[in-house]
Amino acid sequence: MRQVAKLAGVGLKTVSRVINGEPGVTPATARRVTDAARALDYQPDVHAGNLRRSDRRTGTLGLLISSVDNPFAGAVHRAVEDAAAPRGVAVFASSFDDDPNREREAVIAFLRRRVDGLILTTSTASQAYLEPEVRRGTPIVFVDREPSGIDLDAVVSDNAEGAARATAHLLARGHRRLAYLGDRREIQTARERRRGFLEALGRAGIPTGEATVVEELHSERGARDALLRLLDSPDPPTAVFSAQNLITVGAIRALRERGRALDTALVGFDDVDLADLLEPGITVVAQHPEDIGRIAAERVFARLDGDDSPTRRIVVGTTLIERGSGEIPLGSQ
Amino acid sequence: MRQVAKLAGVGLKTVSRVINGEPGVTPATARRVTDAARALDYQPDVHAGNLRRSDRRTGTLGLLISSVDNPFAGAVHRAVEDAAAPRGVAVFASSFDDDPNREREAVIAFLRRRVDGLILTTSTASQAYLEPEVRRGTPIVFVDREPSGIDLDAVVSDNAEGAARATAHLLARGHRRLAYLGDRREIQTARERRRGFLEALGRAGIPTGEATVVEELHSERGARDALLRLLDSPDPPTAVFSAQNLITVGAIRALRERGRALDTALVGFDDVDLADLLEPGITVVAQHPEDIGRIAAERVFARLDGDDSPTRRIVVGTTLIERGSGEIPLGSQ
DNA sequence: CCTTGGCCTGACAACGATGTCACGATTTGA
DNA sequence: TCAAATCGTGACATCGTTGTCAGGCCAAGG
Repeated sequence: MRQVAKLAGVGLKTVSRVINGEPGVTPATARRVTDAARALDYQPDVHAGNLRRSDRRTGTLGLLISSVDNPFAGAVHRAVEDAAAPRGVAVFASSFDDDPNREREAVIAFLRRRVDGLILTTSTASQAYLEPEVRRGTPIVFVDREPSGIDLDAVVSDNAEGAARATAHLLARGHRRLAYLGDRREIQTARERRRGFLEALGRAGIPTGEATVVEELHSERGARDALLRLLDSPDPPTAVFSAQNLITVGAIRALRERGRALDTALVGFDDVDLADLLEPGITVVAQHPEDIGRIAAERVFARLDGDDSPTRRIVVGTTLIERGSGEIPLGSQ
Repeated sequence: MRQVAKLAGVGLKTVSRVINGEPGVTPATARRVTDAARALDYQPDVHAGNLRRSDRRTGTLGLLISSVDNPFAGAVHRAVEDAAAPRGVAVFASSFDDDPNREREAVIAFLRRRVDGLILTTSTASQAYLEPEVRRGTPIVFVDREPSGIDLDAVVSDNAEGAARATAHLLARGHRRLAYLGDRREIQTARERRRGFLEALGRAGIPTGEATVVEELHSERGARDALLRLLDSPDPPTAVFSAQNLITVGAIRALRERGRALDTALVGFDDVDLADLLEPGITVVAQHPEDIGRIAAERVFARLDGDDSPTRRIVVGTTLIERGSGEIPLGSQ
């Protein structure tokens, strides 16, 4: 900037004025400055500016998701980016693989970089550690999973309701021996989906004992192995509810391996790519990650713009997509 | 920081020393400082530090990919992140949907934030606009597509070779009437894949006229429509090479719709999720985005560490995965 | 012709940190 | 016991930018 000022033969402040489009500069002077800036390929340093500027905004957002390499998280990320880009806000995305320690490290890294706001998927038991940052005024919005130990905005899918709908869908086809394949219990959404499953059973008057609940699954492989064991048991399930993406894929593999894909009903939570091209098509409870990401970002920006209304828990509905696998009736075996 | 210094009853510099673990501070003093820092929930401002520090590193990387919501790009992103995280480097990812204007805007935004290095997928005709930044010493590595108009490091798949292999694979099953479904010609990889396809035909002594080349496809829908038209023509292809992810999926849909999935051979470029669970399984030339991302990030860090060897074009091989669709022989129709 | 009031412009301090250097206290060695 | 060396510490300038403010210039008005 000093070089630009010297080349244009003006003071530093005038360069600053021209760069930022502030009024009160003669067109001729402005012209000299822009020419000099172009000649030197000058790019202003936003960090130095932010340091001095009064609003102390860095124009960055921290986004914590399970992994950037994951369709659900990718869709959330894209939606956040699309909401942020028009405001000139850049997004730091961090994958933390649902590891509570990496969550805390990532959040600290975000804070040291003075992000203007945080959009977090959490896997810690309590997020009370964010308290000081909240007091400092940083907007924080949770996505996918609700916070605990602290009162903050959240944008989540209706997990229990979606799971209940999926379960009722299977029960309506006459199934009674259901299997629930779920993720690690420390994950809040996994607990919610399990609750929805059990409540649906309860409403149908089916004793919980008739259902098999397998939890702590977190890989395609693990899910496949778990379902293989169930299928090989003396009293295999006639319908399966797989409560997560990877688990659904693992379940499909297990059913295929035992040749049971056409006679065992399956509904998955969260949509899966190409699910409609499989035979049978996979019926799923689809979430709407684009909506979740967009709403979360809007919430952060609203808070930054001064919205200090009470924290809200925004629930995004799910959509049951019938593709065949979920409509297989009891008695096809 | 001033508050911490005051609370601990020490000078600013001593706080700085303790925070950065510099030697020469009495344990007792250090203790007072850390206590004060904890009591005030002090987090140092990395930007202010970087401003003064001699190496001028911000600990950030700019990553430009077609979209964060895209499996190939997501895998690259994850690999870059995994290479960057251990060094305390955070990644800005930008989606630009292959739009040259958004590419330039995103790069400028990265530069204003003083990223330490850039990893770019490009869709501009020439990247000469990066010249000034290169002179300034910022390491830039291209991924997926090679640069033109400027000499810089690049990490790419062996597009022509992979495409040729896929084509030869189809020819070996007796097919002669092949269709090539490709992306927009302004994309370098699309041109390379087309070249590989045509060269394989040439080597087999097949007149180019026998093949149908459809380009400028960039959506699943467009690919499907294009293949539907070919299938409905008087002389439909007996084998299809789809040169990109979405195009492959569109092609599968078209084949299904005309009931030709089991008698028309198909090989896709770039792997597709669940491809092995379809009937038939989809044979693909798989790329290795994790390797591409990792190598690109390592290259950037090597440059930052002072490696000034000549620029290199690193080619990551592809893998032909046979799953059924590509092994359908001529005469199944 | 001299004020007065706008309009441009630049000097200067400040943002939050770190590199440099000098100072006083302590330890070491003669 | 005293000089020299060592050690811990803080004052100060500085990084690149912007907010504040004062000053110079010119046109309008008395």
